[in-house]
Amino acid sequence: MSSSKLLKGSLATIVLKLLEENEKMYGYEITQRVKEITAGEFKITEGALYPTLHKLEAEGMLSTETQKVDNRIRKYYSLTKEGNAEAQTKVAELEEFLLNLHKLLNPKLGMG
Amino acid sequence: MSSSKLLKGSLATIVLKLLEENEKMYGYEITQRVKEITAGEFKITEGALYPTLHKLEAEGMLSTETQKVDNRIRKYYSLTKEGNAEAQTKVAELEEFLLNLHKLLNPKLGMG
DNA sequence: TCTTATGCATAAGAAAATTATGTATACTTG
DNA sequence: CAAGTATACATAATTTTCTTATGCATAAGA
Repeated sequence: MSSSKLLKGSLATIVLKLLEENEKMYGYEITQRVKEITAGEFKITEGALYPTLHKLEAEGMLSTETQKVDNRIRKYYSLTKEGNAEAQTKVAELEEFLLNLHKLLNPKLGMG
Repeated sequence: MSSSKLLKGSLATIVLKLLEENEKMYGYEITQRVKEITAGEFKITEGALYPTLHKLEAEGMLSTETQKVDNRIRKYYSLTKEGNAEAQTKVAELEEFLLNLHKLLNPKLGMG
């Protein structure tokens, strides 16, 4: 995420969520999808993404499958059963975190 | 922030925002206020907070003033003029970031 | 031919936490 | 009265997670 080196720690959750929605994506595709959804504001760097994917795979959250398309290799990632559960958990955690952050940024509401 | 080592990078913004609301706070007070607002879910550690406060002070965003209360020293921080502007900027950036994160986590809305 | 796009990967360094200490005073509880 | 908890600051070692810089390789466009 290069946009402004803002929040760290959300990349793995973002990846898991995208794979929950799409059941099969390759690295480059993930970077483009995120860029697209955020109107160019999040730019996931390869230096951040690939280590994250490898780590999730090593933890058993993702399985891989390579395909050769147009003479270029694509490494597709999908959620394992465990990865699916992890996605649920991580997304829920992140959403709760966002809620709390919101409370901190908007103290008027709820305080009076 | 120890709750679940979630998002990093938001602590400085949280501090700036609190000081925007309160015009004068000391470190321990900040940790308690955050715990209070988030119902105990964010626990700001001293190891994260004090270096952040020192850095913001070194950057000219905060000014300090020490008081001795009950024989214990309190170091009060307030926003400088520059810090006030920085608070505006940082909070706006964080809110935009949260909006984008929300888009990633809730793809149904806005897509169709 | 040179740049941009597609596609993977790793290494060096920086940033920002966590965890573990350390100092000191005050209050509570057994 | 000793021990633990709360208040209040601070720093050092370590870990996590990025950014930035490389490297390789193919394809498309200027």
